[in-house]
Amino acid sequence: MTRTTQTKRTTIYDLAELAGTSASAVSAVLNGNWKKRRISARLAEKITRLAEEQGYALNMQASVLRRDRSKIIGMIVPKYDNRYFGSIVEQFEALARERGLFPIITCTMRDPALELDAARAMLSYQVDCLIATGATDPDRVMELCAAAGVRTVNLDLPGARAPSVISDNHGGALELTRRVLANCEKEYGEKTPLLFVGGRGTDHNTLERVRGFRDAHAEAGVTVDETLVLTCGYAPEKAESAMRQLAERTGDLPRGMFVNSTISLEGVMRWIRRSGHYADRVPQLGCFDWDPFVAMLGDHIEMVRQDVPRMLEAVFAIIESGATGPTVVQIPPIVEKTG
Amino acid sequence: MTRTTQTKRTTIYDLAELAGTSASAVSAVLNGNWKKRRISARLAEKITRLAEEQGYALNMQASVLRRDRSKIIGMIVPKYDNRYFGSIVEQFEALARERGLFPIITCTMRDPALELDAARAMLSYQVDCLIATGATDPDRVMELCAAAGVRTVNLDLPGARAPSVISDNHGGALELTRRVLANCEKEYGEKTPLLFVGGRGTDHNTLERVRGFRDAHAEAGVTVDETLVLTCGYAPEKAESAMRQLAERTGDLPRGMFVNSTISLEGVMRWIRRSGHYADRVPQLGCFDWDPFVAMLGDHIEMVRQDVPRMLEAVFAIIESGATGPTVVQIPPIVEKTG
DNA sequence: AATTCTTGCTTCATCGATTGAGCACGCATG
DNA sequence: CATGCGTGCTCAATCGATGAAGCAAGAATT
Repeated sequence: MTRTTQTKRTTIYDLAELAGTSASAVSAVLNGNWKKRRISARLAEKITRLAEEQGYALNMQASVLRRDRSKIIGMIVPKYDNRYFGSIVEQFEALARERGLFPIITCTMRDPALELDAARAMLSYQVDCLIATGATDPDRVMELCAAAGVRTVNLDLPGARAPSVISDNHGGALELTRRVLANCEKEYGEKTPLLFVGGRGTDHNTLERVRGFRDAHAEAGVTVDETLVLTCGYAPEKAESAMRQLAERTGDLPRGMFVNSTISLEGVMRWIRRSGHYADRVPQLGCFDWDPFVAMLGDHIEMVRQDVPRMLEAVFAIIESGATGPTVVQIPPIVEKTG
Repeated sequence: MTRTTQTKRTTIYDLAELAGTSASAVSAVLNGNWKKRRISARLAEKITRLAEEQGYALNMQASVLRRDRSKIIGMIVPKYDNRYFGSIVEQFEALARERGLFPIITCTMRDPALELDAARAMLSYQVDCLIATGATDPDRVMELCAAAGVRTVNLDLPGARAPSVISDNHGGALELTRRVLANCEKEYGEKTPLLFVGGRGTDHNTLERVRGFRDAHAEAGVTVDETLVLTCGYAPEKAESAMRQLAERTGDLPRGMFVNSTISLEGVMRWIRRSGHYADRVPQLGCFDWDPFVAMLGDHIEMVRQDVPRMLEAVFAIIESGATGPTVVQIPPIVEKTG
């Protein structure tokens, strides 16, 4: 009864002894299928009470080892430094818990090697399913998992060999570019090509967003200036130095910009402020991603907010459907009014 | 050799059979202490090669079940929606991995019940140690863990029964308030009391920050206006409605404000923009917490950035020292120049 | 030649929970 | 009275990895 600095944890064997019964009865009672195992309500109650009293906690390691499914669901995510990934992770945890799954998450710092290490670690922990969010090489991750018989779903960036849930990048970029072009015309009375900055020239999202960017220009009868498409990576420093180099090359900077993520916007804004190039004339901005403080930066910024709740609902729908083919579900993002 | 859609994962028994040896030899080789167990280099190499070929992955559930320490380290964190907690989590993962520990993280959405559930789940997974970040009831968490013989360290908010690592809230708030008072005097030529908004009136950090706020006022010879201390909670909506109510009560709004977290600032800024109360005269702001976009909001905002790297180094130092008493380590935050 | 040592393994119990198989008892039915 | 059946449990194998203890064969020592 008096349990002071106990090191040994209470197990079902301890409870069995205390209750004068067998471990298997205790197990049956505590994992809820005691009716199926024809344990009397009286004994069930007694065991439940004892478990409570003793502060019994199931040893998941032992439980998972024995069961066929672990009910652990993994997610790898590039970073936690922006609202988009932050809300993905929060939503993921919430939906996983709703379904009785235990979520484990690892951030990969956008490092391809860490991405694979993280996937391997999750496999070691017997995840039933792995969500690869914004992975640099989703197919390699999928391959690793497939070899262990574990399903994967890609999120944010699609893969070629597993189901993917992504934003409608083309549609979002099209609408965002339209708005920035319109703002430029309203503000400056001229139709000039915009700058595109941020993202990797190789990733699917960036390609699709550039396509939307081009289509909006075409629609407006504006020719895209190819020297203004700077897919320099997402990091703030990279966006900042891309801007600096651009300014060195040209005297006439664009009136408006499409910035591919808040992370890149961080670098772009820093440059705008430090360089003083736009001191007299604020550039019209569009940002693919949402952040509350960016929304307060002024009325010259349009934002696209990816629909994280719907994206994660789609992810879990795929998991529950058992689908495994390389389908791509596109979720329309929300274009927000700023100011 | 040909392993197509295998469902069964390779185990040390499979490898043992393939290598014509025993499972225990395989185990010894793969977990690195084959020299101690006097396995020949020849056999070790053979087993290693086979493991590679077969894509063997250790079953951590089985391994942890057998071992005394799990090498799993848990963290509970309130939310992922701001840079402070985001960087805490990133840093935690990095430092844990450096030390060969497997980090698992759960966000509690600031819900006290979820906080305890999360802690219980982590105990079930046999964490060796649990970091309670910004917990509403760190002592209750500690109690749960202690009953299972698991150490805890509090981060961000201190507890009374386990070691804690927190920011120097009083010092940071003192300096921040000084700066905002100075900015007000410079800008408006008057010494008037500031507004304090955000945070819970019961949590240690908020209390300490209010104390720093008061001390800075005293230093400057300004009397604190008690009706201007609004510890209404952290959520943006709460801060926003606190501002609204304040404006309804008084005609003369304060020239400067101390905002207790970026999360609260979100609501404050929203109110400032929507209400139009400060349309003519921008208020001088101070924010306890840092965000890159807030830094760009203008030159009227001072920020305190908590020193996350040092805080987490301190957490791991405590873990490694084995200390278990209720010591409080205070890490000085960094007061950032804005603009 | 008899002994001890060293090397290189194998055997087996163990961690805690789960679950198919089976046992004992009481009651009903033929 | 024999048989069948429902109830309420227990037994024992199992999941995969680990490591103490032990064993066999050859080398070294006396």
